[in-house]
Amino acid sequence: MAIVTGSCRFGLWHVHVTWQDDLVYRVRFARDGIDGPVPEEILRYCAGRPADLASLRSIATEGESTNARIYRTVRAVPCGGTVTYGEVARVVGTAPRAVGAAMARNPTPIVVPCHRVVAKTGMGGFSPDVAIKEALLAMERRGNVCTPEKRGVNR
DNA sequence: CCGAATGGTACTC
DNA sequence: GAGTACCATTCGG
Repeated sequence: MAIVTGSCRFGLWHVHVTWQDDLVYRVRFARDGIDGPVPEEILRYCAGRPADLASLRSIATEGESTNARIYRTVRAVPCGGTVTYGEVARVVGTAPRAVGAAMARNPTPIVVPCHRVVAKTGMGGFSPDVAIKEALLAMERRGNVCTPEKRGVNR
């Protein structure tokens, strides 16, 4: 299986994904869509249906670089929850600003849920548009997309 | 509220 | 490779 690229819709945006099997190389938001396949879990997530993003791997979390540790820490944040840049920094042993910079250059948003990392004083940023971050968080707070396993107890 | 400290990365020579 | 300019922060004065 070769590396492929495709896109799916999320609200007003299109999510472009470059991937192979369960390994995601690149995710980016764009205004236009392209033809091609997208991992099943990302399709479900973008559609607001239950999705298990943890079953996907990201190249961003490979290796022992500081950034890889930052991305792994962010990936551990539960669906619907948030942490601050400073909290992530303290876990990894780096500076809050380094976390912000790592998020800004996150090669695989969604798979590495960088939208769950917020500033201590407010929302923080997101590229290309902070509205995407707000929409993702709002969607997760609704609870429909969050992985089923931990939700069974609640209802 | 303004300004400095802070760790890393991308980009230039 | 070294040097430098960014960066989606934070905390103190």
